[in-house]
Amino acid sequence: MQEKYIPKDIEQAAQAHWQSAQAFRAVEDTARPKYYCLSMFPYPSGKLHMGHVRNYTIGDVLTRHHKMRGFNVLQPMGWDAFGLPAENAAMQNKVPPAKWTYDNIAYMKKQLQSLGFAIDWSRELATCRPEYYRWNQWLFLRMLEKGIAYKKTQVVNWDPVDQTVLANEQVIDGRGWRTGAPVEKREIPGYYLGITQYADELLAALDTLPGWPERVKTMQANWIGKSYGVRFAFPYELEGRQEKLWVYTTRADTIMGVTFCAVAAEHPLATRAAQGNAKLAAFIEECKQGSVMEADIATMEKKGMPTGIFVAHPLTGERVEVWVGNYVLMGYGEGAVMAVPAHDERDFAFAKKYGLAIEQVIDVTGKTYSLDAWQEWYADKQNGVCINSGKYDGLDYQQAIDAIAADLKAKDLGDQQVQFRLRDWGISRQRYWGCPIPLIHCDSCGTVPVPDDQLPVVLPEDCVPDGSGNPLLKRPDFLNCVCPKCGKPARRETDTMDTFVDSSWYYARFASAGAKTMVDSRAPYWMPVDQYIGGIEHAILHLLYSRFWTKVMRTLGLVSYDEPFADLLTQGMVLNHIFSRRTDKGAIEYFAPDEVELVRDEGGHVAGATSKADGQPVDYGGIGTMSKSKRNGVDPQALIEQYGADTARFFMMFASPPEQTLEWSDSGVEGAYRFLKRLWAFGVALKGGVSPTLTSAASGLRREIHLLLKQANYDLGKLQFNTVASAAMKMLNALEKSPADPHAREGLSILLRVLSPITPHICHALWRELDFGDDILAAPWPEPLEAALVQDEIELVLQVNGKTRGSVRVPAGADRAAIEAAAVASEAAQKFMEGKPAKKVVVVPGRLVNIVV
RNA sequence: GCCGGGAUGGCGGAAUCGGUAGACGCAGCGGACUCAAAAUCCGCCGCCGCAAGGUGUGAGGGUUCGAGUCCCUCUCCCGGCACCA
Repeated sequence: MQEKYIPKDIEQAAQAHWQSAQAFRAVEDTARPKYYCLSMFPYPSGKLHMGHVRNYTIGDVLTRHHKMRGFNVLQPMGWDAFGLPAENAAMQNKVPPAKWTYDNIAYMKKQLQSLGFAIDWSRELATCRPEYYRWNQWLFLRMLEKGIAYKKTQVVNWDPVDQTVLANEQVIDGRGWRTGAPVEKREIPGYYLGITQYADELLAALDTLPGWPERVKTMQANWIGKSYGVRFAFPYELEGRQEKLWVYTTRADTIMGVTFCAVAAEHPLATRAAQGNAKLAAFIEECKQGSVMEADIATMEKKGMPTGIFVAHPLTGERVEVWVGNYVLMGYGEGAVMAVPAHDERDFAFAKKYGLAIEQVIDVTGKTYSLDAWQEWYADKQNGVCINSGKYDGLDYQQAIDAIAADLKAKDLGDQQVQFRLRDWGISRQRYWGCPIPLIHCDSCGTVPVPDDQLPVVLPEDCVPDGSGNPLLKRPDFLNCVCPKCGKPARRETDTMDTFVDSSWYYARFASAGAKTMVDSRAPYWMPVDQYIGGIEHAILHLLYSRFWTKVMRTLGLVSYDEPFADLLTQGMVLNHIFSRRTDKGAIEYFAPDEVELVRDEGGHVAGATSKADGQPVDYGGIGTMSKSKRNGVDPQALIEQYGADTARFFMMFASPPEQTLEWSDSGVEGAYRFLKRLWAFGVALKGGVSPTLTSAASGLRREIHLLLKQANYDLGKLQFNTVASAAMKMLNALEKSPADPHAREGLSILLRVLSPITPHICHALWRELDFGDDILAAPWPEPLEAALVQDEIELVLQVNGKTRGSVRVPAGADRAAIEAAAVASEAAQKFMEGKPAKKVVVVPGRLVNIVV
């Protein structure tokens, strides 16, 4: 046995063992309970970052723990391989995106393997491979047949110089990122998926996911944004035509208080009114300019201008003026609102500013209005009844809405309607490196779907985009084809699919890897994913799209489950310290944490930092996410080379609970390494034989180890891995104190098994070196023995008037009276009772006794 | 503004059902080994106090024999959504 802990040797040997034993290959076996553990697959950007290491270590701990518990475990890995970064890299390096992507995959796969993850590599997939994306295309065609996929025009960012469509992140300050040319808005046709058809189910089914974090569920619920209201119209006559101004409201009970209407600047009525009204046209332009993205939009002043157009109140027929308001959004509802200043805060502010009428129509406990300032109760719908509302007087919120909606319906001017914030999902991208949309354009037949037997439509992998337009347009071999309907020459669709499509069903493909259909009979065995792990940044889009995709597959009869992910863990980000300095020219210069020296005061508190290069002070910028620009990233590869994978894994698990952010600490990594060195040294010592004279046999070691084991098992159930790591450290501390205890070997065997999911390599090596067995993965997970936990005498905390004053030892079987007597008689109790009699004695069995005087 | 989550030593973080607050680790201090350094090992380590003791989990109040944990009010921080009609 090697005297010194040499991680590199140990880790290579362990990994070779797992490889030759095919230890992580998952085979369907209905006789055993299954556990499908999945971490979000990475985008192959070049190399792993710390966020990946954390994500996959969490998944691996769960995987190995369940394996040792006897579950049939699947932990696969793949690559989210289509996307824009590959095209950017291609332009820079003049290399096809495919080559860049495949090279990155090869390198990152090696990195993952060097971390010793228990991955079934036989199920590896990359979304850019035709055998994967053909099923994107196949399912898209099924959606087209079902009316779930459809075509409509969409507005895109157009770079007039490069003649190309830009993604939102490629537009910087309204200009193309490459050309600097002002970006134009263009309307082009695109394909949409009808996620709104599933809006109700996507919302309701959130309640069937108890294993999801509350905040993810609220984020999705907000995103779906269901509201109940009434859609109705104000009729009007313009240029001799009868027309209707449609609005949506959740407060139809206040309809009798309408004093004006407001429309968005982009509303057709606003556009029409602006013709021949230069002032209004200028105002509309100003509204469109407004910084729609900024957060200060909330404090933006309410502004408006009358259009001069009047509409009729649908119930009273009164004339109501239409205004253009900068607080009305074209993208929500009808782009127009009824305004009830008395019962809506924004309408109130607007009406006050422009001197418009305010009419109270809801009464709350007889309060009366003042126009001085907005009061909360003006908008109270729970406790109000209608007043000044004619036949609706006295009705409460729901009664009024029902009555008013019925009257509107009778006049054919509206009805109750449920409204969602959620929009259909536009999936067309005018990009090269993505899954081709399987359609053919024929001059005589129009748009024709590619027949199933001609799938997949294969994307050529040798294109090098140059930034000017879609390179597929310059590829006659891709572009030219034959119309499947009439056989005449036709042209292939060059748009590709949003990459969120690729990641919406990969988990199901892992469960039927290599199948000749989209999914096969193995999928029902593994699905749904038991534990999904990934970053909170995917809380809405990826997770919502995956849930939608699952429901579509179920509608098509491909799967029978409703939800793809039973439990979800969102791991926290990895943070590090930021150091910077302002240069003479005023620019900010960042320093990597290993380039600065911390300056401490006498108490050890960090007082500042200096540059190692020039000794001059640098500014401490707090902690933030690891990023290239701030130079505070830590390269996992360097860490593995210096300390080994086990140290990296241990530190990641120990430093913080999985859901919380993790602060990087070089000395914390050192501490993890120190622990593993001590563990190895203890293994060496125990193997060499320990002199029994060192310590007495009755050290209490066994009880201590089993207590810690109980704790560790409890924490594993809570996914609180930091305290599992801590329990392992405590076990080693105890073992080191009593190496000659007759139960030291048993203790070490427990420690190794508890620790092995976190640091599998060193535990694998020690397990074999100390002849516990051939493979620790095959060892049963340890359970605490009740027999090891019992004790003859127990120590109870002694309190007097609720304050801790010491402790009393009593026999384990002592009854209440005996405990009370022992407690009152104790020296500490007598001292603090000051001769007064005990008024009451509280005994908490096994824990404490409290004497009240 | 609304929704969700937080606030515990110099730092990361423990504390399962309301029962010894600060486990474990980092940093720091003292010591051993060494010519010396690194590594390693031993001890100390919330705050005030020589000590006895007091005090202490964002602030204030409450329930309780007993509150970091439960209830009420407030402050601040993080995340999400947001002129959503």
